[in-house]
Amino acid sequence: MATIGERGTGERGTGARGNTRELVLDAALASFGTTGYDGTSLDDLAAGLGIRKQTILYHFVSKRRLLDSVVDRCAGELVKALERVLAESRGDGRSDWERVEGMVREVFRLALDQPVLLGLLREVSRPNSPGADRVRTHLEPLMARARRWMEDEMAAGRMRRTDAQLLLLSAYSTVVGVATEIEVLRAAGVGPTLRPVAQRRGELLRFLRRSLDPAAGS
Amino acid sequence: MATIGERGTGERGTGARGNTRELVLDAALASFGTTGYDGTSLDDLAAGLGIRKQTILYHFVSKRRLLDSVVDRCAGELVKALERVLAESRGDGRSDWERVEGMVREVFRLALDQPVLLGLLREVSRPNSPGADRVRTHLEPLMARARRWMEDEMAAGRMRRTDAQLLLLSAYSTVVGVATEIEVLRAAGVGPTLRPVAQRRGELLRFLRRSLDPAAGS
DNA sequence: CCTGCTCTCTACCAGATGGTAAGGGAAGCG
DNA sequence: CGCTTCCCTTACCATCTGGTAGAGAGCAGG
Repeated sequence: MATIGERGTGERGTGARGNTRELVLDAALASFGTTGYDGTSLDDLAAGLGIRKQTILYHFVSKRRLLDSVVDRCAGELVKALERVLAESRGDGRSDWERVEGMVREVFRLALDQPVLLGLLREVSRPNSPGADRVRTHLEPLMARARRWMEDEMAAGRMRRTDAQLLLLSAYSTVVGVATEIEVLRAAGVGPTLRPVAQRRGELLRFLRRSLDPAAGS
Repeated sequence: MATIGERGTGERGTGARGNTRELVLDAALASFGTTGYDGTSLDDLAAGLGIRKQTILYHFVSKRRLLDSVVDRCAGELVKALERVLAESRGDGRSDWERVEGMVREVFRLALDQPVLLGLLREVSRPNSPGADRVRTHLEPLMARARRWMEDEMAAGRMRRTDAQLLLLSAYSTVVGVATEIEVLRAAGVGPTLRPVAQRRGELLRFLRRSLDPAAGS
């Protein structure tokens, strides 16, 4: 457990000046993702970091805003990663389908790198969850953009016709579903979970290909 | 909102003698499934039913045991439903595969009939969730039985060889995944969700068939 | 009538929770 | 040096939490 400064040495004030915020965000992400929002207490969170709850509140004002900040940071990372993949494959001679595949692979790579992200996503996509709105405002522009792009490609005949909205949501919930799958497997004592996750990825890619790639059979 | 007895009429004591327990279980199932265990307060739960928290505690002793009771009832229903399907198809000239398909369909039917069940399942299959143990003790015999049966059938050559444990867990997490999918779709304002759920069912059945049915191609 | 059982209530509590108020040490700056 | 700003602290609080204690209403049986 990473702590800030050294407790009990009489040292005070400046601990690890400047990165307390980030450390709190890390710990909060982990706690929200595993114990849930309601199950996370600011006191425990602070204790785990060797600081006081009021320090957290100093940086984030309220528990609710802390959750928002965590969501913001994660969404930011996601968007940045996707932008990167998109930029790398742009202009390149790749087909639409190959670019879609690249994005899917990137998302799965991110999820496997940082399983806590999936935990948060799962927690936050619960009905009535605080932060659900926040996630939506982050994801909506992404979704809208993808939908517009797909619809353009369909109109141009480079992509098979289908319901873009439903397809995107289906892909999204597949990813969220991976979160539960990992937890189920770990609960059953099976792990590491690379193979089943790769299988889900394969299913999703096949499904997308069937729906989108005009060169794919049926 | 169903209330017990009539509040404020001076009436007291016997309200709807005998079924308070069941009403509390219903409300608790809904609340645990949507708001989560930590997010559910006994006071709110009681208020929603027009009774006092102490009445709930009289019947269930503690919040924790209330959750256990909810889980017990749901698991009981599930087991009963599966037993029924199994009994109906026994002796009948059905192949193994057809019986498996019947069970899958029954589970999906149950889940669509009572979406709250999925909510609970989702809540309770979270790591560190109280009640996770309870679910496991209910599901483990079912799983073990299915695994033994599958292994017998495989040995007899009536079923394609595969990892029974992993296959069962995969099927299980697909069902849990449906819970998240429904929530995601509702959050996005899409609904009713019959079509995507049916699609997941189709995917699961295809996957199972590919893995199990010796008469299926590849 | 009395007794005992079942069920629900009022009254109360200790502990945890998120949040407010205010102070103090360190560093930058004039 | 004094002043301000940043960061983190101690002290405190109102509220909500799950849970305990005990009383009272209704009913059944002797």
